[in-house]
Amino acid sequence: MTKGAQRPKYNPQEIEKKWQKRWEETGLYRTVEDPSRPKHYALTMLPYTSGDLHIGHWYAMAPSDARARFMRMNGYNVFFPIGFDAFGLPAENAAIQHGIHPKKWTMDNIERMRKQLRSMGAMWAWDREAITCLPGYYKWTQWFFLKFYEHGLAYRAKAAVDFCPKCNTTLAREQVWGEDRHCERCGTPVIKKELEQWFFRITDYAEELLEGLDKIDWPERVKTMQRNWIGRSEGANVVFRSEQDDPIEVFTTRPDTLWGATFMVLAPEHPLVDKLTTPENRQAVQDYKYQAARQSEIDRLSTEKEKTGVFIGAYAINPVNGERIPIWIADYVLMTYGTGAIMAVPSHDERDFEFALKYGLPIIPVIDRPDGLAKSLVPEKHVREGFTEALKRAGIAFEKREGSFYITLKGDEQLDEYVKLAQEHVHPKGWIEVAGRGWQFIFADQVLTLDSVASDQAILAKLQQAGDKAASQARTTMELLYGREWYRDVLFHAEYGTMIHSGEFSGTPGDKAKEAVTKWLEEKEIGHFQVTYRLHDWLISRQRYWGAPIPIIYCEKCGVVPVPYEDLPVLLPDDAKFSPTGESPLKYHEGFVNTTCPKCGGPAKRETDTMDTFVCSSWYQYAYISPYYEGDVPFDPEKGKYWLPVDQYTGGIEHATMHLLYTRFFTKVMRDIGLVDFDEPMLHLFNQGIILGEDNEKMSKSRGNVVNPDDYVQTLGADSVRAFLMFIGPWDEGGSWSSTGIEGIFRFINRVWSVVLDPREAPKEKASDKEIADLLRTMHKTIKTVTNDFQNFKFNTALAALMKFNNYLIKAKETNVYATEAWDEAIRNLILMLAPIMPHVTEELWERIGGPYSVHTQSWPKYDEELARDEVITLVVQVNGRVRARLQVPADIPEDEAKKAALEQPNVRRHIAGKEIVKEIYVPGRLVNIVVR
RNA sequence: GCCGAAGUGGCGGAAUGGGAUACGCGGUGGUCUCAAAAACCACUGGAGAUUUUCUCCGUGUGGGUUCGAAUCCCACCUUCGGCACCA
Repeated sequence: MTKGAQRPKYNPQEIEKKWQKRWEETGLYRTVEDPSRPKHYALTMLPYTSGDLHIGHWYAMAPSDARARFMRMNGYNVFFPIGFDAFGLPAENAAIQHGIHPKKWTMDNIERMRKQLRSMGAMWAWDREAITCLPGYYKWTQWFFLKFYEHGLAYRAKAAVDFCPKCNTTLAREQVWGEDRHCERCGTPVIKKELEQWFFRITDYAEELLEGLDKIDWPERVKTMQRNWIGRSEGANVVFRSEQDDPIEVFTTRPDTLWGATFMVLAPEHPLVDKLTTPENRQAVQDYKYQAARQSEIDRLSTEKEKTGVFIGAYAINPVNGERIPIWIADYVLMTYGTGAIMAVPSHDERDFEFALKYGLPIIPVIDRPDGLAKSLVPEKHVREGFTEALKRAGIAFEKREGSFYITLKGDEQLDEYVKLAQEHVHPKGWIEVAGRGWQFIFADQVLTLDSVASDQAILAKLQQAGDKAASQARTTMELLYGREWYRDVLFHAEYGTMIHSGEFSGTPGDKAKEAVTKWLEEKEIGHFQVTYRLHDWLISRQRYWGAPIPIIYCEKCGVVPVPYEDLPVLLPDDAKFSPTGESPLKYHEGFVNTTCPKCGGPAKRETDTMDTFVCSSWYQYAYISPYYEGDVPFDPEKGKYWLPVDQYTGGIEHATMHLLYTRFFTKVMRDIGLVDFDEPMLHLFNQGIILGEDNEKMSKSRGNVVNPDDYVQTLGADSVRAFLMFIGPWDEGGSWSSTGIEGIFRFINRVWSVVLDPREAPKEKASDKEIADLLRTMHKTIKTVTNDFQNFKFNTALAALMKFNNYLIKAKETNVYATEAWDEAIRNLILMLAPIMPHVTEELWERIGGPYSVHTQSWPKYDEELARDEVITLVVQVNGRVRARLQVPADIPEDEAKKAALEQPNVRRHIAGKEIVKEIYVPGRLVNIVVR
């Protein structure tokens, strides 16, 4: 082994500082619009100004920087900007708790984060940095609000917020604590308060947001989440009427089940509730409404808890069959979805089924079971002699235990035959029932079918008459049947199937039913086709100081008046007084609130709500193009034409629905008002996983497993931190930190350092052609692997391949290939391929081997398939799929020779001795499998 | 409850129909040293044998397809993530 005493040691602290300074001085990462080169806009989600760059930021940013560098080396003019999401609640809390102005707190944090970001050595376009809380930025956020308002996409409506009555403050969801939902500051139980708030009409774009997903290369996971979030469903709106003739519109996805609607449920907040409630039910309804309002939407929607509801005393008429049905209120019906009222079809909706069983409401099946299954339970005394034989003759499956027949029927034919057979054999004092399908109660003198509310009661009465004890206790026929374990699995289903018990529609097959009924509803003018989305309009009002003020003025004479464009920005006053309760200081800031009406010049008041920070981050990728732009649109259109849209976006999966949906919405609106000419903001998306602590748990202060990247940057260097984060595992799967693992990376860098720089005496002999070819082959294979891996964000295997290559070079260095042309090329390529991952040490090594500045402006190495090809391969020989021999053969060995060589192996011969060869399988370049019997 | 992803050595992981465990960590032994650290070298899934070679077992569990399965199919178990009565 060569001694390297005279060569310099790898000193990351020194070289990282040196090169960061040099890069800055030479403007290596300055952005230039260069139409002669293809562009690549690489974007990583902007950080919130929390104050410290933690390892999670590094995990998100370092690999995306490496990818951006890779694209740059591949000939792209890469734009890789950075900025800060700077408005938000924590800054305001700092002001309240420590008396620091939110602006100072935020800007100090940014200063610290900039330093930490620089230590990463990323190729950020600092010249395009954008900070969302600066007037030059939020001026345009406000401009967007005005444009949305102008186009009818911003509107004001009442909406309930969590509110602390003692602090007189709106609370965010994370400020409401505990089961009893109390205020985080003072512990007072939180109430709901209705406030006038501003909304963006994102639902106008619901359909397009859904369809656009097919056009973008995003992870399927994210697309699925967005589809579910938008939640499109097709159905019909149907108008029921109360007995007092009030129209009550419901939305249903199952108009084909209308005949089975046996009650209605309104959301407790439904406007008709108070009007329809009868005096004797008033108190119960009031109590129920109060407790529903106290719950959070999450609690209300929890599937854990048992369904509750209250009858309001009123009835409605089912428009399709004239049935009189009771009206209930229940918290499982939400005012915010559909029409806030449903028709309940307990026979084919699981929640309605549960609700009806609990409250004894009738359940009438109206859709046939698609699986054709029916069941019958018959006590022996209910039938006459010969029943058993008749069943056997008909080939009907049954079990007999404890004096009863348990019969399972499959298909129409068996059902018909059984009904006939039952009529013949039913005892004069008994009956035979069929559930699941048919729904018949066969008595000696008559057959009753469960096909209407009236028949439900008639059946019960008749059964009581026949002396059935359970029937006298049951409120509905279904309840009675549900009491018998045997029937449980056939009583309910929610599938499409042939309509039954539905008047003229009975017999309509399941695949036509929905459409046929909807058409009929339209003809009869009692309903119409309707698409409903789960997606709500976007509530953007925040009763906070630290956000972009909503540019609206309220004038007593002129009403709601938008701030004229030329008056933007509406500045946040610097001299705000922060109350300990968290109440927005804007409301009490006379200088801010009082203004004059832009229309009439009279006295007027400003809107004191600010905008949701998601508004700021919905257009930041455009702001980066030309931050704090001073033209008459938010960004320089010329530069935008060159850079937009974003080619590669990276960030956490937690933004799958909110941010990523909002920014898509913004882009579509921007297109409609002529700012951009494309539909989707980000063409490709990659979600990194989560970095866990050394103990495989989520990092948290309470667990004490938080990793501070600055510590490692100081000791092992940024290059080691970057490389280790990329080496942990597949980027999208996350991984856990390891303090010994990163030392392994540091050792690797040292080995690269020494293989490149340690001097060695010139070899005594000339390298052979074979040695050279071997080196070149290994090099080209490595380039191929690493290139593909970088393309696919597989940094972990790229690094593994580079380590392997380096191990190879360490050995090769001791041979005669050292100092050959091929050797120099291999060393150059090793440095080039490592450059995106560890930008500092590669720049240093590049300089030391005499490469021109900078390594980061060099071209990515190209590989040659021809040179990468193996000449000799290991042929695996299997007998019955088990490896019995391996042999070295020329890569292009003909099939018959390969088989012949395989059969000559002693161990192979042993395993096939005395057996018959049935088959020989040959996979070129890989294996021979001899199948024997 | 529903949807999605995953389960491979002591650990992080590699291999997506053909050699299981690449690469790294950790461990063991060695070289160097007065010694230690660092560095370097070798070995490192388990069991067995007639031990320089070979056999068997082994990718969450059970079955299946195939000449051949970590990989494909079916059922189940576990973990993680997301969503939450959406009519």
